[in-house]
Amino acid sequence: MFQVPAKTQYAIRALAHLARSGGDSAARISSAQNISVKYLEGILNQLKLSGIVVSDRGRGGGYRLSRPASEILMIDIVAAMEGDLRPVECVDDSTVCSMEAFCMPRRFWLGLKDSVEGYLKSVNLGDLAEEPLVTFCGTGQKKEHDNV
Amino acid sequence: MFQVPAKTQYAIRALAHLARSGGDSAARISSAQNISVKYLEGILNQLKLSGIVVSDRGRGGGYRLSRPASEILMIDIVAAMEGDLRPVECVDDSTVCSMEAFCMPRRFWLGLKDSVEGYLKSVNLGDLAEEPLVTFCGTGQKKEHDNV
DNA sequence: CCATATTCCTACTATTCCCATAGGAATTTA
DNA sequence: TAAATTCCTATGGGAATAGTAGGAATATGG
Ligand code: FES
Ligand code: FES
Repeated sequence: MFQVPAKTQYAIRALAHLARSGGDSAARISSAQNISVKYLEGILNQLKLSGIVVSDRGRGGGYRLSRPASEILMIDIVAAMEGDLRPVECVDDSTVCSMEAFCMPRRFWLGLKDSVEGYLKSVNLGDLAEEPLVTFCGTGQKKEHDNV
Repeated sequence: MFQVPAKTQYAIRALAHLARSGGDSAARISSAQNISVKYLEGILNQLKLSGIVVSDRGRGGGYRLSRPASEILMIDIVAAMEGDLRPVECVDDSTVCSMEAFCMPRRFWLGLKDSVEGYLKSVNLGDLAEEPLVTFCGTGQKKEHDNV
């Protein structure tokens, strides 16, 4: 139930890179973090639409965080990439059923959702960016470093 | 990152049914819970291999819980259907990388995993089975009841 | 002893989602 | 005006998910 998509992992690594570099182009993030350029472009665009990064087009342009890394919660990043957490349909779609408060399974899933959300709200991008990270962390590619 | 597969939802509903009925055949669970019989058979078999239910073959046979519902934790069910929780590869596969303690992203994912596991260990099947549940809960099918 | 109910096993299919790749248009600046 | 860059859209391969299908093995009740 709980595989984090590569896309989300890439987003986190790209943002950690931005947090430490203060801003960079897709091409440079791509080579520093070894993420496919074209794929990364789409990810950064998505992060931009969610207001997490801002971009400058044209020569000399690139991406920057829209606010301090400490103010970007991990849940913001996850939500930007995957939408709101929704373990099962009826948790956030009231048209699916009308049982709500009386349905035990729903309460169970809701509890799970709260638990995950609580954690994702308790960590921010600054927490990650301050520390060393392995370049390919989590994606099972190589084993090198990028400590800026 | 967090869609619960139909399979797992079916497993939970099937087990809640067993907890309340004290035992039943795949065919009857199927019609009570409106889950495809053949698909359900496979699910029940998987639950049997994990030791959550026991089965009797032949006429008059069927499935029963292997132990009291209160002793079956939700994490047991999830693990039976989906294997161990693993948000990212290197969380439980030490061959992926060697950074471990020093890698911040890894600590982050590990924390997420702990948070989810903690919750799934805090709820047991008895908690679910004691209360009303909507027949199609979570799967977005219909809106009926099954209060045994 | 045999018809029937049942689990158990294996193979197949359809659909959806994920992970990219590709090409180029639009924009900015040096 | 050339180069660097974001931005947009379309396509494809592969894996996972959800479900189907047929029948073998097994036990029971009559
Ligand atoms: S890549 Fe394995 S700990 Fe980060
Ligand atoms: S089916 Fe919606 S609350 Fe259970």
